[in-house]
Amino acid sequence: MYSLMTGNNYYETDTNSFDNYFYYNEDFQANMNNDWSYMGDVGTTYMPKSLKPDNIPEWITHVEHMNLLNENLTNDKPSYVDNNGTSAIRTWQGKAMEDWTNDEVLDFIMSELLLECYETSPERSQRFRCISGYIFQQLTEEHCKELSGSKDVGELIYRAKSLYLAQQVGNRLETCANHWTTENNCMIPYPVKIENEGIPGRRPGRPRSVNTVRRKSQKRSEKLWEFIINLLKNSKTCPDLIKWEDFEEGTFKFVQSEKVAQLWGARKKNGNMNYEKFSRALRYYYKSKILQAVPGKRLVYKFGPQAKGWRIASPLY
DNA sequence: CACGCCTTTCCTGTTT
DNA sequence: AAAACAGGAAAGGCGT
Repeated sequence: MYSLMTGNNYYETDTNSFDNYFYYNEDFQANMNNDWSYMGDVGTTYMPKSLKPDNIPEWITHVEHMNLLNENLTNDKPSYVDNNGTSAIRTWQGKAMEDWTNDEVLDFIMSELLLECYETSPERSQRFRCISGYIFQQLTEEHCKELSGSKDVGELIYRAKSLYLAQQVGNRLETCANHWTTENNCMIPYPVKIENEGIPGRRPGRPRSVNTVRRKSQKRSEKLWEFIINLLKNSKTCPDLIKWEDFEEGTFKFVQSEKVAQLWGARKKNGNMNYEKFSRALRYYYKSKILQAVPGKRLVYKFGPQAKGWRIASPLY
């Protein structure tokens, strides 16, 4: 059981494919009373219904393995879009952390990273994608470091979440103990997507093959246009610093152009960035069709056909 | 070290 | 007049 949870069995098989992994998982499900549930699309994974605090390290390892497998599929998937294509941005505010959805956890983390001028690209928080608020609030500092892949970022996230939890005065709901003893443990607040046909637990579509000898450091740094998309998805910056002019068209406008440029400069550890230079970089995107000019409108740009990942279900206004 | 991709920096000129 | 927009030229940084 342990090896299954950690994904070791997957690596013990000779054919490294999703098929193998999921077949193992089906066996596992059969044997363990459907303890694992299929959770949805790319970027999500199996979630044990009866996850206990002691199992969190194993769960994280499991998540890490799953994300490793999913890694090459998630690049152009908007980080905030959940299984139903619904954006969860900002909805976590004022809400008990344990009720946060995975997307709300992500938005919280992104917001905190942005404040500290860390990269907010999806890669940065990749391994948090499978963490619901219920799990998130239980993570230790070590968990956070491990998931973020960084001591500093892990500490930052842990500090931020501790602060938030501390501010949740008086609304400590049931204790964990109550949860664990509840019949049919299923209280992890995650939008479980039940597959009503096909093999239970089987991921839809063609299984993705995995090449095990690759991806050492595919930590591609955040491109300028990706940075802009992330600003538009972040309630800390949209619509205060940047906003959609017309989401359907893909046009957006810099509300505080100099601040956005400085934010970009901070990201690149360059205190000399300003909108003049920032905009020059944007104009270079015209050639590659990542951006298009919007004549007559100042500070307004339009995403071109080569810009991926900006179209989300519920844009901020 | 080379090379290519993305900017960053600087600049001249034009438009709003 | 001030702020944006347009691009050319060249250098910087970084990953491969």
